[in-house]
Amino acid sequence: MSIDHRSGCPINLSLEVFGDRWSLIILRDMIFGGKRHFRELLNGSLERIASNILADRLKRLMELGMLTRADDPTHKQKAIYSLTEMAITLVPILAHLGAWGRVWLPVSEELSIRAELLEKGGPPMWEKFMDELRHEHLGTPSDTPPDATVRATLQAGYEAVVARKAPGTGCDPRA
Amino acid sequence: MSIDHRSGCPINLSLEVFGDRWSLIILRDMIFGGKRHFRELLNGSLERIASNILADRLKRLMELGMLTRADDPTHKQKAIYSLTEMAITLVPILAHLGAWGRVWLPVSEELSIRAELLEKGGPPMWEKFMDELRHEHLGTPSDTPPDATVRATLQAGYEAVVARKAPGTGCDPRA
DNA sequence: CGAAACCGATTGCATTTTGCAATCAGTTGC
DNA sequence: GCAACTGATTGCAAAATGCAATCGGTTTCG
Repeated sequence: MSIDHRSGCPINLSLEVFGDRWSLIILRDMIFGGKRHFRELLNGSLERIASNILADRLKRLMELGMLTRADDPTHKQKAIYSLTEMAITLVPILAHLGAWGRVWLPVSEELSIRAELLEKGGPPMWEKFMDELRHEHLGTPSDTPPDATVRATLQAGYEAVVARKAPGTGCDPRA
Repeated sequence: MSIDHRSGCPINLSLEVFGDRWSLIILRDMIFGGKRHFRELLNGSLERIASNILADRLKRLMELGMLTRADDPTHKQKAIYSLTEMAITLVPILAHLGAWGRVWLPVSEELSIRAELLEKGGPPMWEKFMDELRHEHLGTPSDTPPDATVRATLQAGYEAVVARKAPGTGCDPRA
């Protein structure tokens, strides 16, 4: 990478990294959905990414330093993708993006509850979430119990909305 | 517009709006560069957008409700593009995007000074800047003197860096 | 052992988007 | 009257995207 940039403007360079329709979707699913494997990303997202595009973007994001890839010890063919610090620090941007979209675009209620909680939590919650991601993806120590994580909080909020909208079904349509 | 969205996720919908290589560049030039006319946007940006792409994006951003177009009373052919509130509230996202790019990407010093100042100013500065944009583009009242605007502050910072890097030339290469 | 499911991709191909240069018709300033 | 400028438009090649089928290998389960 790092060839022929259009300009040295920070906003332009950021767009050159994830100014397309899929890169941030993949990172969103890894950050908020906890997805780590190719198949999880392929089948898990609502937007139905094609497998060749997913492969291309994973490769590209690795070249850009946003992801790393490691072998899964439990399965000789499985690969585990991890976020780098570079990708983890996108959390505030994703939080703002979600907050903006929630105001101006036709979001669905159950999918925007996470954005709402993350917006209300503000920078302290984002910091806590980034620490959790560092623990998950970079192996840094953490003292947060697994049931008090930000991701669990967001997930609980999501399930509460789903339960309220379709009471009694008890189903959990997360991917 | 507002047809066949990939999903109701706020982040996905935001990407459907400006998840391409040019839309945010145009908005950046309008917000930070004060560009209002087609030719200013065409010739002013460092990234050299093509005229057909610019025309397409302006049309698209109008359809999405991010821009409005008005006739310029001083020139029968001239059009003035204005930001809507929807676009003005992108300021925090652009600030974060600039801050992130400044940390992780090979930005040039003179082009990143604005991002640095905007980051250091924090949300209060962003609010002030959005108020100035509302005054400029929406005609709302404002009590900020023209020489104390956020844009003037950012521009002064930029010129200070340029002057320091090429002392004595006195040139002003802004577009 | 053997079939089925699953693993991360890859291939081929049609469609869409982009990038680039040339050009348009009308307006303005000199 | 003429050159410069206005917001675009057109034609065309190249690249990106979307989609379905498929690949060689691994694991699971009966």
